Amino acid sequence: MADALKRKLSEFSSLTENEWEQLSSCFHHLSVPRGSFILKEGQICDSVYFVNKGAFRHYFLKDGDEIHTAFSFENSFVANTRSLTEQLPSDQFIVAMENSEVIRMYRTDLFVMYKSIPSFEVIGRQMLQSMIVAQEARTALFMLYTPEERYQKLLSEITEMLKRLPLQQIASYLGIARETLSRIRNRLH
Amino acid sequence: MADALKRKLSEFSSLTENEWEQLSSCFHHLSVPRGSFILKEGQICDSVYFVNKGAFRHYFLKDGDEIHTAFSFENSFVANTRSLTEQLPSDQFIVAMENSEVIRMYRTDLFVMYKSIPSFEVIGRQMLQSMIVAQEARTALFMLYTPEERYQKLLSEITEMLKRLPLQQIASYLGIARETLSRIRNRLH
DNA sequence: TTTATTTTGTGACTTCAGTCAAATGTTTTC
DNA sequence: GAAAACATTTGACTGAAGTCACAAAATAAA
Repeated sequence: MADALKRKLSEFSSLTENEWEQLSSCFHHLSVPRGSFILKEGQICDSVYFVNKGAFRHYFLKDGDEIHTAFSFENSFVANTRSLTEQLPSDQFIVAMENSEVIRMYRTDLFVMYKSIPSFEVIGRQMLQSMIVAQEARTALFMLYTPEERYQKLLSEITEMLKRLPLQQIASYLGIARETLSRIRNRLH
Repeated sequence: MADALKRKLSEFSSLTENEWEQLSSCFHHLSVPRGSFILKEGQICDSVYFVNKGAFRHYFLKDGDEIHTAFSFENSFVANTRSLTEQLPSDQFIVAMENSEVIRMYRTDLFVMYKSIPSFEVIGRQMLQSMIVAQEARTALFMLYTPEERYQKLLSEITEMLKRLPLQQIASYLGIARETLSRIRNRLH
């Protein structure tokens, strides 16, 4: 049922069968139809989700435009870190791009589990570490590279993602105008 | 001796006197003269530092130029997350901008302490959470704002920092040419 | 102080990406 | 299928920031 999640967690650190039992008692399986929101601007994020199937996009609205900050596909976690951990209203939206299946864990349960399962806290800490590394890399992308270089980096790293996303969303994720991305694509024939 | 650090940690979560004793047995007080490196490109980061006095700048070299990614002043922690946690060669330099006093904790001790002091792992996790939030905000700065807007944001947030830093370093931190920052400053008279 | 070195400011020019507008192409929906 | 809605491409134009070169100012060193 939650095999993929179990596999994912064990990439970070191992859990005993017992610990896993305890943990999975907090899981809620959920269908999220295309177009429905897991989180909206202004709401407070109260859960972490694991994507079993489908995809999500994270964006904020700036002058009516959707500026994408992340995309989450199968086998990844979905939440807004700032809203989740500081319990502040989210500045972003998270919406299902496809009909999706997720496993939900409430924030309150999450913290209870951290307390009662030490190796789960280790997993949590390691996941946070890798999130920092990823986010630093993303900042560096903007600091060091031109729009064209950013697109090429993205191309080389996550080809799958590009196939599932409309150009418009990729452009906003790279911080460039859609017209510009269209031209970049032409240049690289 | 390590009062400031104690205060800093207790902002996140409390430690008993006993736990604090145990923790502080891993501290190494260190003087770092202006210009000496805590970490160089290619080295593997093996410690976290707490800044008691002084300041550090983090940068990478791109085509011979120093591109600054962070500045660390009193009461903050210094490390390269990626190199520290994944034990990979650092892509950045960390150097003392002033004669500084730090408290060093070795990575190996850090992880031992995480294991033996659960509330210290809670502190560690919370610090990581706030690092993610900060880093996401920094990415958003580049995605959403023009160079001038970035400078104004920085102005409004960290005035102290700007006074201690040469324009050149601020410019590279904001991802703009130093000439441009000079002109921005003029525009805002 | 004078000299040397580094840092900051200015001017002239270029370039790359943004904007606006319109055309073409592609999906949805009925 | 046709029509509508949406996405992408293309062209013409604009503008903001980068680059280069050099002057001025500030700082450090002699």
